[in-house]
Amino acid sequence: MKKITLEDIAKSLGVSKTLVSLILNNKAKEHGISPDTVDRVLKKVKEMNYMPNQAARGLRTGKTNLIGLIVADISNPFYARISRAIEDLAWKKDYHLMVCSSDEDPEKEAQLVRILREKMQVEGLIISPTTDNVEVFRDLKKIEFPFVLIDRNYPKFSCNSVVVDNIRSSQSAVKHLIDSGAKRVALLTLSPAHISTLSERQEGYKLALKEAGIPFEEDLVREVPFSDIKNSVKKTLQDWLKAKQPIDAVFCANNHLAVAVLETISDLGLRIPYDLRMVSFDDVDVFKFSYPPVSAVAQPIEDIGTRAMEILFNNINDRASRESAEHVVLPAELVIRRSSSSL
Amino acid sequence: MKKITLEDIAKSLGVSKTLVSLILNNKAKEHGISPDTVDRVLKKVKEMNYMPNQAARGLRTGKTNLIGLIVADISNPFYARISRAIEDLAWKKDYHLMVCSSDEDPEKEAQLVRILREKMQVEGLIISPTTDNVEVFRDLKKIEFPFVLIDRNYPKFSCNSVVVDNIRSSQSAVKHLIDSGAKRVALLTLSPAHISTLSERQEGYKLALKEAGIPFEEDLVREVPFSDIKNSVKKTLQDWLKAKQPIDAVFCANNHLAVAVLETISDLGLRIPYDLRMVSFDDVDVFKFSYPPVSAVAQPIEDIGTRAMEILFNNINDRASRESAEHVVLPAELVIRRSSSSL
DNA sequence: AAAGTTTACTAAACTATTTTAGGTGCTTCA
DNA sequence: TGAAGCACCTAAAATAGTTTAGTAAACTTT
Repeated sequence: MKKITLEDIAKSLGVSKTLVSLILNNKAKEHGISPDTVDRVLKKVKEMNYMPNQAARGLRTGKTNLIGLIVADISNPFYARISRAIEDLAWKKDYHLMVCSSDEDPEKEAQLVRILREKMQVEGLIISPTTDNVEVFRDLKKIEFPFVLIDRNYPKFSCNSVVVDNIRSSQSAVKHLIDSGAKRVALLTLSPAHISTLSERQEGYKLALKEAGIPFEEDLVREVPFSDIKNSVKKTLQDWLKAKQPIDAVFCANNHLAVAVLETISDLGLRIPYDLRMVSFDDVDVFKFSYPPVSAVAQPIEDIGTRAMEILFNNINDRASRESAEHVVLPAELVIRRSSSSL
Repeated sequence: MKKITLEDIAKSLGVSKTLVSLILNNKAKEHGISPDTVDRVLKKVKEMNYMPNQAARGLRTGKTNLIGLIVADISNPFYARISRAIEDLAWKKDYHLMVCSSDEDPEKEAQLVRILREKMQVEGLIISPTTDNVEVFRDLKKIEFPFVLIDRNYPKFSCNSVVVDNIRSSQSAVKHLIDSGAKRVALLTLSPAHISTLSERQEGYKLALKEAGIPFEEDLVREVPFSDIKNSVKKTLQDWLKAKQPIDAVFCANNHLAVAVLETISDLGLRIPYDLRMVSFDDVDVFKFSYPPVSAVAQPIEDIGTRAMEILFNNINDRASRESAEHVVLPAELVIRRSSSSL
């Protein structure tokens, strides 16, 4: 079962490789190839079930029709859904997707960027960047390599990015808690707070307090370490609840934190929303069926992928577009469920 | 920012491309290249940050270091987790993964197989096959192309496969429902029941009934269409519950069905497990925090990916191994939660 | 009827790597 | 002193496409 090549097609018709190649690349007209020949060649190609070898084509043209996607962990449903949206768009344009997980490790991320670009020769990258890797992206930008950051970006560095409006949607989530009667709203967030999403959500929290005329209290914000969410959340929550002035609501900066809150509250024999109201960022399936159902900020996940892909394609096809940077900020929607009801 | 090639390295050292290539491919010893030269070359390679072009290498050697993964939908957390396990193993061996979603469409699947094989020149495939595409895999087997089916396989066709013990674990799930007091256990499954997993789960259901001496009733098995799970489940459940002899337990053949049951029961104002006990196949996050927590058969997801990858690598590296077929059947674990408690 | 134009096609170069089949110059030994 | 052996290295082919720079033959024009 030898692989069929251009040459096989050409030989079996007694024509040159050039001819077949030109026809397959839709350059028949512009090279004055007779419609008759075009038909003959196309028929043969179909008959022999020929498919061009991407490696050979890529080698000659530099076009691999590959794009790379780097996320923290593809088994995280949030990224899995983004990946799917990107895959669909890519395949529509005959591009193929290579997905890699960085595990939030800047070094692994940098290595992945290099491997995808230099070894696999991807034509563009979509990346949900880790904490601290601006240099890598500065380099990419400098050599005008097409890429788009999603979900997170760097405050002091401008490049293509598609993110959600973390500030405003967090603000409205916290406002909603206050409106539903909460007097002391705490914020649970994660400790590498220089990830843009997290600091922005914190900012939204502060804005909502300010707007409501509630003074900000340092003690009501806690950054728990990524590595030990469960225990840290438990301890934090216990502290907050047995304080002189116990909290009556908590805003969780991501879904993992919210799940930990659910677990803790159930462990402590308390009830949401009666003993504590809560809203989470990131609407995952769990929240719809949890007890009680959890209010959450739902990100337009598929849109993130789609918009990123559009920008990337534009960058790939239009050199000039690489000089500027496109910043897309998508709105997120607050889905209200029982965890934040006004009792 | 021109790409650095072998030739650049060679020229900058005044040696031949051959030399550099041999050294980089660890063939220095066998070609009697002096250790001195090896050092000089390796140093330069590092200094110039050189990385071989995979397209050129693949073209010459036929080795692309690519493997393809075809699943129904990568945004499904089950497949996302498998994909992650595969990715990790692949990268460890310097292989790269190309993930595609078939949307359960046999034609799309066949096309993906072709594109991945002929165009992308992947060295092997891991596939969670759709309903009815045996011919595609028969062809692959015939030309001894390395591939492994996961999650599902075809009853009358033998090829590498890694699946879970659907029959036995379904049987024990249903047995558990009966043991906990259920008298009339129904089965909710999906309509293309010739997907091996589904028919096996149905078989397990029947075995459990038989074992308990409960006669099988056609009416207590319903295959709902994939396209309209929500409504169909609702209607079916209502039928079952208002029958002369209402059911008191249901075994769901997958997590989507179970989620639909949760929704319906909540819509109807009923309570699990008091009005209806349930167990699902496929343990997803939702079930841990749902109200009530749902008992489920947990598949060893990462193992599936890992084992498949091991078999695939073996096939890729050892031609002889392609003649036989390896069948791996992994055990699944029943996780008991409140949805099936004995009241 | 020579020159120019058009039509329909092709030979060969090129891409970056691996691999085959040597080649060079030194030492060793008869 | 000339052949053999050895240690080290290289030229060129090969891979499967695309692209450049044509060419041959037929047809048109003057």
